[in-house]
Amino acid sequence: MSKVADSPKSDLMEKIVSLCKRRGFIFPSSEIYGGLGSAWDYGPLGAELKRNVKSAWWSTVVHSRDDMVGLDASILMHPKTWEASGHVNSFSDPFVKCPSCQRHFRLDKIWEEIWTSPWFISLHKTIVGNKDSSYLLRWAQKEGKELAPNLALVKEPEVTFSWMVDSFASFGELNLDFKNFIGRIAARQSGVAQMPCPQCGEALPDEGVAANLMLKTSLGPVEETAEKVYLRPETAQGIFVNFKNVLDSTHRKLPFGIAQIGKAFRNEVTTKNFIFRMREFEQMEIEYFTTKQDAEDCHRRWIEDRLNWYLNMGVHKENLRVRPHAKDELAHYAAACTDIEYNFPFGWSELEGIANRTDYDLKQHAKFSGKDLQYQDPATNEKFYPYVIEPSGGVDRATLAFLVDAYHEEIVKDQTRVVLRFSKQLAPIKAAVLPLLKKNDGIVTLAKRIKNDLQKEFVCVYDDTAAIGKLYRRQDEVGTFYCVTVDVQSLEDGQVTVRERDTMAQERIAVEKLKAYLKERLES
RNA sequence: GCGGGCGUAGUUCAAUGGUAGAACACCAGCCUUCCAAGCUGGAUACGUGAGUUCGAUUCUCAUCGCCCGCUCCA
Repeated sequence: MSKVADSPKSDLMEKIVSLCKRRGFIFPSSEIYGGLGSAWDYGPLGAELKRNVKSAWWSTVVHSRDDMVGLDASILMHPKTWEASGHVNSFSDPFVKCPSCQRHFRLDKIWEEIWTSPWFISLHKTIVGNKDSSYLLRWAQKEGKELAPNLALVKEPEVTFSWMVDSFASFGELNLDFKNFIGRIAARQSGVAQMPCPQCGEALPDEGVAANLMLKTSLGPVEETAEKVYLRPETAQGIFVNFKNVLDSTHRKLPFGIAQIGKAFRNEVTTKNFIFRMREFEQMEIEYFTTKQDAEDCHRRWIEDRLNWYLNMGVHKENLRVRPHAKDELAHYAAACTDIEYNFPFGWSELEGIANRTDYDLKQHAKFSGKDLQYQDPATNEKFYPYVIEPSGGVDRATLAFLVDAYHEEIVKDQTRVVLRFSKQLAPIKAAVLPLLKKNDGIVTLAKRIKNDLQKEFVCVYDDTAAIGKLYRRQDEVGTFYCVTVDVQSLEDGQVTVRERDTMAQERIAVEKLKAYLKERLES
């Protein structure tokens, strides 16, 4: 793979990426053509692992609860959905491209870019340095402006620039580039020029290119006449538009929730960290409908529930934390949001966000569709829009966290043993059947028979292509829970050796009791 | 998309303007048989495309991909 970064933990990530490729967990997408950025394929073991993640989630949030139902909405939705949800407007960031230096900037962040650019900081220092800082203070006072500790008017950059222009007029010894900048900014403020590029000062175009983060496609084979639709950027809207259908068909009373697992697509500016951020990814989402009064409590309960789920999946407690969002990082739809974060090798990052979406989405869809999407309380006949608590997790991120958390290296007899300590639920292979001698037809036949029998109950493999020690290590490396070894003795006494992954403890078990024995252990 | 770094076997790494090596892994045979044993043999790589050159894996350019940062978020 690629060269290492300087981050101290990055070699762990490299090891995991290598292991994933070598043992068939995760491959780069379309690798024979050089790969496709940000897309990864799950190999045979990865597919099993990911399935296990999803089914564990589904079983926890749907099957084990009385207040939840499942849903599987389509990826393609009516274009109006995304106007109603606010994604068409809020999910796009207008970019401008500097014609001179080719850099891209977000239109809404240009001032900030200028503000934090090295040239500005340097210019500011020069002016403040040349001028007595008390001059600035007096000026600020006179104008009724508040100064930040670095003597800049952080909240009102345009005002600071006015001051700079003023101030600049009184001593003309700054270097030419700075004059150029100041000139442009002054011109901009009097409305006769474009915004300057924060990097090079060249005039930027007035209009930004709307860089919408949704992926588009067209519905219908003839592109010109086809309808343009989006690939959903979140699965949530599939739930909201079906709110009434679910209500009518299942006669639910508040509070209740709808759960869904499915693919979503986002044209992220950057993708990185293996399967952590991809443009095509899978979400596990719940929209839990409750009253406005209950919303805050409900939010808390879900944070607790979701955290416990990750713990139940075997994730180490010290690698998980809960982090409430600051107001300014909230998505356009959320009143509050709390992240469950995992301590990835590349740092603490979000696994799942639990948001309070208020009644925003249902109201919006009611407005755009003209349909009444209110809930009617059967007792009071009161009609209202429920509040929504949304625990929304990434399947791929969870899978990655489970992989990272399971990864262990141990020294056994001076050799390094790599063990993926997946929980029983998540382990892609539950048991491997290994013949001690592959030249002995009796042993091989019995081993294959055992494998055929076991595979009716759980995912099993048979392997006879190496010496027993190596076979064990191979299974450890992919997290197989039990190894069943058939030897000469087995042919006589009908017993096999069962070896457990984590303890490496061995036990002799009669063949006819084997399935029940493993089943009991794996489900405990 | 921008800036920086990097692309050699399945993996981790070498070397080289003229035949690309190793270790581990893999396959076959012999031997061994409960924690990565041994011997013998084998298959497998210069991301892609152009250019410079008698000749490019090596130099140049483009492109694709990966990593780091900006950014974004499940």
